[in-house]
Amino acid sequence: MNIGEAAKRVNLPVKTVRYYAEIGLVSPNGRTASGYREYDDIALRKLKFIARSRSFGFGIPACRELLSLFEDHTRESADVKRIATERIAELDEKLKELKLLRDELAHLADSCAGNSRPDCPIIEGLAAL
Amino acid sequence: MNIGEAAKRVNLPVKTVRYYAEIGLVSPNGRTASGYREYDDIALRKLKFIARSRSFGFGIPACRELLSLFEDHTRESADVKRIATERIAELDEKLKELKLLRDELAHLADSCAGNSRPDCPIIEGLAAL
DNA sequence: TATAAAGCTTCCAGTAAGGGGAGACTCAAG
DNA sequence: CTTGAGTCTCCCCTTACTGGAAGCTTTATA
Repeated sequence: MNIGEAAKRVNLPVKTVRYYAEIGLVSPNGRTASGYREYDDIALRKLKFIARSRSFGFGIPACRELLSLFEDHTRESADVKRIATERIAELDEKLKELKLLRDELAHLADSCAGNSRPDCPIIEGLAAL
Repeated sequence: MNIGEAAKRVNLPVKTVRYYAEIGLVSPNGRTASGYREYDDIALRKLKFIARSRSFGFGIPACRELLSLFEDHTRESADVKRIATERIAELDEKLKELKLLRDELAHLADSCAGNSRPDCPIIEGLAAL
C-alpha cells in the first residue's frame, strides 16, 4: 500500500512515516516504478510498534533498540526489561521533579490574593534571591 | 559588570544571557566603548527573575509576560495569579499523563520475567493493536 | 479523452531554547 | 610585550518532527 494508507492505518502523519524512513527506523519494503513508497504488513507492524513505543515516551534511539529486539526472536526478555526499567526510572524522576515544582508554585499561588492590587507573593517568590 | 560576572551571579550560562539579550527578553543596560555588554543591578534582577521563572518551567512567552508584570508596579495580582494558575493546570495535566504512562509501563515490566528466554510481555504490549 | 483533484516525490526552512566552536578583538597581569 | 582569559559576532547543531513549494503520478469525473 502507499504511504497515505499506511499512515492512516497506524494513525501517524504521513510526514512522520516519511521521516522514519529517512532516518532508517522503518523503511518501506520497496518502491513502485514511479517512486512511491510501498508498505506491506510487516513494515506496517513495525510502524505500529514504533508508534506505540513513542507514545510511551521512548526516544528514537530507545525505539531503535526496542525494534531490533522486537524483530529478534532469539532476544532475551531481560534486555527488553532493562530498557523498560530505565524508562520507568526516568519517568519517576520526572514525576518527582514536576510534583515538587507544582507544589511550590501552588503554594505561591495560594498565598496570592488575585485581586486588583499590585502586591503579589508570586512575583516576590519569583524575584527572591 | 561584564556578561561573565552577571552570568555567574545569576547562575546562568553566558550563552543563555546573550540569548536573552538577543530575543529582547533582558537587555544589558548598555555597552562599553569596545562593545562589551554591561549589566547593572536592575538588569541583574531581571535576569534572576527570568532564571527563577524558567526554573519553574515557564516558557519564554510566559516569562516575558511575567517580567512585564514584575516591572509594572501598578499591576494587578490577579494577572499574575492567572498565569501561575495556568501553569499549575499544565503541570497537573502533564503529571496525570506521565503517571498513567509510568503505571502502564510498570505493569508491563512487572509481568516480564526478565530472564534469558525470548518471550516478553513488554514487547507484546508494545506490538498490540 | 481531457482535465482537475488528490496523492506522491524531493528539498528547504523552521520550531524551543539554547550549545558548540571558529576567528577576531579587548582587557588585565606579569 | 606577551600571554591568557574574557568577549564579540556568526554559523551550524540538537529532537522529532511540521509546513510549504515545485513538480510528478494516479484517480475520478465530465
